[in-house]
Amino acid sequence: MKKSNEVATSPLIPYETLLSRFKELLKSNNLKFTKQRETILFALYNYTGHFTPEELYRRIKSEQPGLNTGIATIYRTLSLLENAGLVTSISFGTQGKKYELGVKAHHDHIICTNCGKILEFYDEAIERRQEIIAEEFGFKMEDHSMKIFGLCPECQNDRKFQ
Amino acid sequence: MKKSNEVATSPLIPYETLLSRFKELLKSNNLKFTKQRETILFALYNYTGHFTPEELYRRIKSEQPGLNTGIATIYRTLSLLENAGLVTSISFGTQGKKYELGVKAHHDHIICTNCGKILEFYDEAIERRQEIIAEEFGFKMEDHSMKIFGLCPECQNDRKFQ
DNA sequence: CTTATTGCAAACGTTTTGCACGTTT
DNA sequence: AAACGTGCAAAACGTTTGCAATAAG
Repeated sequence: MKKSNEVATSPLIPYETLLSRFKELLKSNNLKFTKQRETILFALYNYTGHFTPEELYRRIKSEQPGLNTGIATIYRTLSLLENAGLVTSISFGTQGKKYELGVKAHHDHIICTNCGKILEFYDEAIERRQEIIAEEFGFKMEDHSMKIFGLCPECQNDRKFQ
Repeated sequence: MKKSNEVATSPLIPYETLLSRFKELLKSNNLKFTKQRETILFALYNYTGHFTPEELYRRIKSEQPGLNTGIATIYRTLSLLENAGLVTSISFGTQGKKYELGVKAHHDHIICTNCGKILEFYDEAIERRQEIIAEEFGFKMEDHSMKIFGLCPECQNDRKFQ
């Protein structure tokens, strides 16, 4: 049974659609379609859940040992995709960012402080309140981030938390 | 006139109270009360608003040139105080953290993406929804962070945004 | 043939750490 | 005297950048 505020798990668009969207994006910005960019797009399409640039880098390195892809290219491509709205990121302070394919509906995150698990939720009431608050302060709202931290059900059973 | 969800500006506890709370904290953890820790506590008590460790470091350097306080000590003391709940921080990704004296009531932040201004708000509806969401997921909620990003009223008048 | 892209390594800004020395208890 | 705290410099961390070589259009 689906919780009322749960985000459906990745009803992924076909890879072909994502790919041609990417190609259009590149073309319209006079950017080039390279083997590395294609590989990154494909790898991140097949990533379930959230990943760090480092994790994506290692995965590509092991899946495509032939294509020597540098981590700088991973970062550059993720920025590119994030600016284009094809991926989104959550920030973890000094510990860096995690990315995910960003074609899902907007959502916030609930994060386990023990195992690092990230779940997603969407709450209409919270969304609405944010807009109202921004308005009260005279702000033109551009973005928001909301994270709930806690112990997930599994981790509550860990010896160390009992 | 005060907005309904605005946090009152630092109804500060007397410094003496903060100081003795700090001393108790140290004593109960077998930690020592040093000139540096005292100086840091005092400087951060007198800081209005949010500051980076670097900013606090420079301020202490200029106000107490005699006491040669290293930035490592600033970081160590801020961690100590944050763990004890005497200061809180907001994270800005790779750009580090900002701290503030944490004896105020809980609140969230609305941040101008142009000038960096940080305002505070508290919204009962949002707080309540967060608890409900954590509960629905079976999480034991420990903390949460909510940031609204946008252009503040002043910055909306900047030429570059018109 | 022009322009963008790459990998590499070096640089970056923030934060943490190892260590010998100094201070607090 | 024991234990903790300090400044310093070096290391660590995730990320960005300059550059000469390479690949795409």
